[in-house]
Amino acid sequence: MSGLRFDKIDIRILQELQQDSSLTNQELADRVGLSPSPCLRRVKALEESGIVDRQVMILKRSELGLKLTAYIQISMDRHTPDRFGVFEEQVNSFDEVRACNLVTGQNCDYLLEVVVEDMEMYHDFLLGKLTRIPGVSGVQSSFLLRSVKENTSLPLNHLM
Amino acid sequence: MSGLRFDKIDIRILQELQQDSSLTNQELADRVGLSPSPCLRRVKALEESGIVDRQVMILKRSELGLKLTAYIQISMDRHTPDRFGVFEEQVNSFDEVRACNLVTGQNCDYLLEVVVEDMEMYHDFLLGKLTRIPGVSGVQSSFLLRSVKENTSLPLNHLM
DNA sequence: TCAATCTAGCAATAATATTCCAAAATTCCC
DNA sequence: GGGAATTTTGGAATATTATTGCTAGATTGA
Repeated sequence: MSGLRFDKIDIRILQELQQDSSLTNQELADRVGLSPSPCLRRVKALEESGIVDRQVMILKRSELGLKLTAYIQISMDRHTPDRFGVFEEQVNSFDEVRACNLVTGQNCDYLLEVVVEDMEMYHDFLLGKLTRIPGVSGVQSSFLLRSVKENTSLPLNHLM
Repeated sequence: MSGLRFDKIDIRILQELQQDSSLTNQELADRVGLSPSPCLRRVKALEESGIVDRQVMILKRSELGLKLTAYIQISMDRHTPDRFGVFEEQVNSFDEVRACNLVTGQNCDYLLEVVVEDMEMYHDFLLGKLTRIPGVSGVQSSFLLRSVKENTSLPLNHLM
């Protein structure tokens, strides 16, 4: 937040686009109560400001036959730069891994979210890929039963 | 995956749009080796097929002053529909919560991802909102140190 | 209150998406 | 393996949407 200031309309625009970036400029302008040209100018200015990372299409797991989502806690044997470096490089190359985060806490070092077709594929992933990485000493899996909330939006209330 | 079949070009299109949905149809067509009109027809057909959930703009946490991401394991005192119903309704109303998933495992019932400005705000969230929900008996937080991989794309290799 | 600065909205222009149709490619059946 | 039916492609015409320039209006600061 490098000295940038957003007014209420900017925040409305960001909220709308966080929910649906396929909105036409016309439609967006209507929703935020502006005419198309100033609306587009604001969108461009927001993009210029560097707060936008990217714009993506989100697909439905279930429709693609990806029936198993796993959350994995991973512990490393040693906390050396080399161990971490190799692990992170490998994890980045696995398409099944949707998220990998280094976290605080005594239980584990990394939290992963992994998406696969079924338990058999998960088994293959664990034994064939994840536990093959040197230094991985502890692996604990939880499986998704039901998704309660899945939101790519960030809260913006604090900007007001 | 209701009997739908995708060929290599469809999958290329989906991979591109999962990475960047702001691509112009012209640019997308170039990347997948098609001329604009059949390319657009395929995109529309893919949307019609129901595998697309939505299209979103992803913002940068750091640029918005959201410096703290927490991963929370939550246990409920009793596993009754009422307990779960109330909890999920509340969680859905909290903007700080980006993800909430009911999972298997002995450690906890729900996994949450929460984004806030700083530790003080996190404290307020925990005490003022989360632990106020009836039935929440165990709360264990881990904090993001470094994001290694953050990917909204789903793997599509299995479709080939 | 007044002047300077910024923002909105209209209209013209440019870029892009969309549709139609004939040609090419593919698939399926014998 | 050959031929007909079906599907898919690519180019051109059209429609939609984004983009820009300019003037009027609003807001801010002294």
